[in-house]
Order: sequence, then structure tokens, then C-alpha cells
Amino acid sequence: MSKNLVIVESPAKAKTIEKFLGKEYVVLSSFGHIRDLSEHAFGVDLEHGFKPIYEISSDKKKLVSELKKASDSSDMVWLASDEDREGEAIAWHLAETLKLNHEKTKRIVFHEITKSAILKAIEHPRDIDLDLVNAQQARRILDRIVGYELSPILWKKVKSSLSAGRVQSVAVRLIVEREREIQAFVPESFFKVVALFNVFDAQNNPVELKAELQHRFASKEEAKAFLESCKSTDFIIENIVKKPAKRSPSPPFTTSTLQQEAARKLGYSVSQTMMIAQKLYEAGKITYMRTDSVNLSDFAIERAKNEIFSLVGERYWQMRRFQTKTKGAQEAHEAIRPTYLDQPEISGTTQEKNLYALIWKRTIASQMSDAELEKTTITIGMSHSSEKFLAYGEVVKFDGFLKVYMESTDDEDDQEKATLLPPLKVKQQLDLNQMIASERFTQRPPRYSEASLVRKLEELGIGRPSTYAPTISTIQKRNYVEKSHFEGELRSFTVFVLKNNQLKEEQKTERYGVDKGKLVPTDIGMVVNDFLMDYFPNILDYHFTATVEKEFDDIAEGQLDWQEALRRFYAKFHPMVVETMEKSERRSGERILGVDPKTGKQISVRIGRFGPMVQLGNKEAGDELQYASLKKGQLLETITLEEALDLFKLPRSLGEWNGKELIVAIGRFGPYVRCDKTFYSIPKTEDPMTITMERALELIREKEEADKNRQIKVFEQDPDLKILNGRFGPYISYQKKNYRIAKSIDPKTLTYEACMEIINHDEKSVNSKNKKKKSTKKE
DNA sequence: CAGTGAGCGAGCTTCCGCTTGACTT
Repeated sequence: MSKNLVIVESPAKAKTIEKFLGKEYVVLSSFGHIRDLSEHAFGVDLEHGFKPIYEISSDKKKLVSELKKASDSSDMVWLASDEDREGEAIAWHLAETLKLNHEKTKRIVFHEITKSAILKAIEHPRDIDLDLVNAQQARRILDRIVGYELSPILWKKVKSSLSAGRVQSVAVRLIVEREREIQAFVPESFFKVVALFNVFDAQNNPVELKAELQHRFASKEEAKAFLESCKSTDFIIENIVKKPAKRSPSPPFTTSTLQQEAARKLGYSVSQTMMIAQKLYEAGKITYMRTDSVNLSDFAIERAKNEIFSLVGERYWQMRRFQTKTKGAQEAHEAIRPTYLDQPEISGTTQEKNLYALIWKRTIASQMSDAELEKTTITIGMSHSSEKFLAYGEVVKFDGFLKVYMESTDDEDDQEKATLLPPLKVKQQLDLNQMIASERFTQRPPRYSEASLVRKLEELGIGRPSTYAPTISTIQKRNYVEKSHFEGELRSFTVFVLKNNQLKEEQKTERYGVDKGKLVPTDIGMVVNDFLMDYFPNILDYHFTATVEKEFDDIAEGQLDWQEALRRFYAKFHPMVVETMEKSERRSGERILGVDPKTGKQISVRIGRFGPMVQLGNKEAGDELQYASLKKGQLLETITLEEALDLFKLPRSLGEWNGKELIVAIGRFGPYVRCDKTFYSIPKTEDPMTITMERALELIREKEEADKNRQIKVFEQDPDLKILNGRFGPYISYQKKNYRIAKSIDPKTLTYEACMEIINHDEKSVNSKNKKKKSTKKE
């Protein structure tokens, strides 16, 4: 058919390139890897030099036959996958699978998708780099060995269907260890003193000058004594120091930094960011979104310059080339940037617009000049004491890149923003408005968010841009970690206020420890982590990936034989697998908490068949056993005897009502009141332990009222059939199943017969869907 | 939708990195 076939990894890229090349070229995409180790077998022949057993994945069969057809009918095949380890392997797999003969196969690489770069690449073809391919095979096989030998140990020793791997197990470890740091953390209180002075701004309007005492007091008494001593003191400005400072823009986005900034500035989850970026990439609006490079092409740098010149002027422009410092970076692509830098905005959904604007700003800012600041520190002394108050100010002398973009930080601390200071002079006496000493507490370490976990993994060189989002979802799917919901707790703190020479003491309360959506380990996550740490500390070592990456680099350089590298690893690793399988005990996270004072029976907690539970009684002692599930938020590791005993107080009876018993308990969906077979939820804010009969009846009435309002129509013919109002609008409920009503139909007009028709019609299509669902739901 | 906490025990589960689909609520 055509003379030349070019194969790239991504279809969006194929489309663009095809435009640059003439009619002589057909450009197709491999959609990433076309084959892999067989999924259901071990996939590595351990007896024969770790020979990999490759299979074309089932969803790639059709594609491969199409590529085969195209390559057979071409005079020349150009393998143009990415220039990194994985890209080289993709090229090699293509050559092998399509049985390309050497004479009509060329390997090319280009770093930017421009006509000139591609034409230049075609002029400089090379052969497939087998050393680099072998480095990839070693990486792939090592990951398979680790994952497929460790996971079965967990099935046997902890629970079926669990998983372990070089990347996911370290991600879980980070979260488990952080949580334990948090549990061990004891906040210390101290007193921070702030003085507010009455001064005048440049326009002679009265304003406040805020200054903080350098010294912090450890005790209430000291703080109080200090304020007391300030009653009749004079405040004088002793010193004003101005220092120039500058701030430089951050490099353009990589996958990791984009995920972090989109989370901080736009509140997107890691996977959301990637989905939106994918859309932008496919629409040709941005460059490739899975990259670890901060490099911009010459083309982009030039366009950024033009854009900055025309938008804000030459003074704001400064060319910068950034160096990638990330461990193990492969830099097959550019940084993430807009394809066309002269478009600050695009059309699309709000999310797409926002993410694009973020990328545009970050890219442009990275080619802009430093911001020049002037930082001022004012030292305020007192007539009776050598303690000093300090006030900070900051003035932007030249905004530079700040005109366009300011990076956010993860600091949740409400750090005082330095601002513009009023005109002040040395030796000026200050008029104190009030002085406040408030009790503060040291902060526990923060829990990881999705984005901060990605940052940490990247810092450790663990995982790749294409795997950050999937890793986060894997460890949640395995139920090793989950998103937190901590309402926090109230604590009281002391505040002293000195005003008009009067010292007042107040008690205030604040909520602390609120955490929503942060990653926290589950019991199973902790048990699995501890097991792996006990038996495979080297795999869970934070430096394990970095160490093996060094070996992969040596293989890629031709300095090390890939089979030799695997042999060395396996010789150490496999015996540990065998020994652990034979000798280690089953793990359930069991802890014996003590004895129930009422019955004298032992109380213990562990992971049971249906999750974390508490057990009353000892099987060995022949006790009759009683069980209860742990509540959400309770951990095996931290639950106390008292809390465990409380769990046996449910279900409890509230007494009889209308001849039926009212039972309070906690189910899968939280606390409820049950009357006969009907359930009524108890709101989160109320305590099922103390709820009264009166309140329970109120809840029942409310629920019944709400149910009545939900009913749009009921039918005399059949009490099972109802038209109800739900979250997604009106629907038909019939024999505990729900059916959709087309939007064009007014639900009130539906007759009994019309409803049954909808149900029967739906039933047919649902049947075929369910079959599909079952097959995909295996994950 | 909301009990459960296996002395019968099949057959299955699982990794990391490349890439996009085709699904429903």
C-alpha cells in the first residue's frame, strides 16, 4: 500500500505526525505495549535463565494483526516509540511480534513533535538498542517475581486476594508509618504573644501594626506574668532593617507537580487531573501529560518569549532552562505545556479550562524574570524588659513572574502573610492597643494526601508518571488504605488579653485534628505492612528501587548482564520466600486487651472473616464466644479495653412500642433503630448508646413522613409497585429493584400497565448488562 | 441494604509500565 509505515505509542501523536509527513507515510499507533508476560501464569522461566514468556494481550490481538498487515505491505517500517527504556522495549516487541526484517526496519526518536524535528529524526535512524531493551526486561521480570511470589504468601498468611509489589507496598508503608507517628505524637502547648499597636498609614488613616514576641512561653504562669509586666511599659521601635530578596519561578509542570498543584489550587484528585489532561492532550491543546521532564523545547521557549514580550514587555522576560533532578527520570518527553503558547485560554468544560489555564500560567511564568522584593523587619523594644517584638513586612518592588503565577504550598499552617507596613521611624514610640497571649499547640505531622504521596514517591524514585494515579487506586482497592473522615475534637485553650491596662483571662475552644480525604491505613493495611516488614525488609526498603534502578542503568550501559543481575537478586530473594511460606505464623493482627470485669472473660481483637472485630471469651478456655465489629475509625492497634467493651452494649432494646420491640444497633451503614423488619438510620451526630425511646420514635416519624413525600404514585393492584422520587429524579420501584423513567415522561401520568411495560423491557436489557458487569467486576 | 466471625474446602486471587477505550450511576 504505502511506502512507509511509522509506528508511535499514542494515537493522538500519530494524528499530528501524519500531518507533517507526506503521502508516502502512514502513521499508526501501538497504544503502548503490545505484549506482556502472561497474566495468569508466572510468566518467567526460572529454570532457563529467567526467560520471559510473552503474550499478546487479548485486547491487543486485533490491533497487532492490523499492524502486521500494514507492516507487511510497507517498504519501510519506522519504529518511533519514546526514547526511554519502555519505549525501546515497545519498539523491540513490535519488531519481534510483527517479524520485521532488519533491512526494512528503522528505529527513530524525536523529542518534540514539530515537522523539522521529525524530518531530522528520519534522516538519522539507528538500530534498536538491545542493552536498553534488556534493562526493561530485567525491570519487568523483577517486578513480576516480587509481585507474584510475595502475593501468594499474603493469601496464605493473611487473607486471600491481597497483593504486594515493589511500588504499592512502599506506598502503603509510607502511610502506615506516618499514621503511627501521628498516634505517637503528643502535642505540647506554649504561649505566643502578639501586640497590636495603633499607628497611621501613609494617608494618615489609623491602622494596626501587628508584632509578635520573639520569645514563646512554655507555661500559662510565665505568659500571664509577662503580660502583667507590660502594663506600664513604653514600646519603642529600635530598629528597621530592609533587605532585598528575590523569588524565582518554578519549572514547568511534570506529571507529579501538575497533580500536586491541581490538587492544591483546583481541588482535583490525582486521577481527575490525569483524565482532564488526557482530554486536553487528545484535543491537541497540551503536550504529553505523562512525563518526568521539566525541559521545554526551543520552539516553546521562543514562543513563550514572544508571548511575554507582547503581553507584559521585555522587562518581564528571562530565558530559563531547567534541569530535571528527579531520581530515575527518563525524560522521553517535554514538560507539560500548552501546544500553542499564544492561547492563554481555551474552550471546553470548566475543568478543562481551569487545568489548561494553570498549565499555561506555569509555563509562561517559567520563562519570566525573578520577582524582586523588599523584606522589612521591625524590632520593637520595651522599657522594662529586654524581650523584643518583631513585625515583618514585604513589598514587591518588581513583580516579575508573580504577575502570572504563584505556586501554592501544602502548608496548612495559617502562616501570617507578610504585608505592606505603614511608614515608621526608628525611635518612634508606639501606642499599644492590646496584647494577646494565646495558647498554641505543636502540630502533628500531616497525613498524606494523594498528591503529597505522589510527591514523596517521586522523591524516592518509586513509580513512574504513568503509574502514580493507578498505584493510589490499587492500594485503596486492596483496602490497605482509605480516605479519612475525621471530624476532629474540641480542646480548650487559654487566652490572656491586656487592654487599657486591664488583664483578662479567657477560655476558648477550638476544633483540631479535622482531616478529610487524607490517606489513612486500614487494619489490613497495617497487618500486611508489618508482616512484609518482618520478613522482607529489603523489598520494603525506601532505597530498594533506587538500588535496582542503578543496576538497570548498568544493564542499559552494557556494563551488566541482565540475567546475571536477576540471578543475583533471586538467589537472595527466593530462599526468603520459601522460608516465610514454611515458618511464618498466620497474621490476624490479634491483640489481647484484657478481661471483661463483668464476666471475667478475655477480650481480644483481630481481623475476622468480615473485617476487624472484638471477641469476648477465650476459645481455648472453652468459653462461649461473643463477637462485635469494630466501628468505623477504630483501629485494632489503638482500641482500648473500654471502647471494645462498649461494642457489646449493642444491639440494645429501647422497650416496646405498639407491641413491637425497638432495637438499636450499628450496621454496615451506621447506627440504626429497628422495629420489626424496618430500619431507621440514626444521624451521625447522635449517639446510639444514649438515644432514648422518645427520640427513636421521632426518627421513625420523620422517616415515614419523608417516605410519604418520596411517593409519587402507588397502585392498588400491586403494593410492590411504587413510583418514587430519588436522588436522580423519579423512578419506579418494584420488588426491591429500581427502574429508570425516561425524562420525556411525566411520572404522574404513568398507568399500572405502562409501569409494567417499562419493567419488563428493562429486565431484558438488564440481563444482558449484568452478564457483562460480572466479567468486568472481577478486579 | 443493616444477622455473620467456618473442624468440608474447589479454584481463584497477584506485579509494574506503556497506552486508550466503553461502561453506568
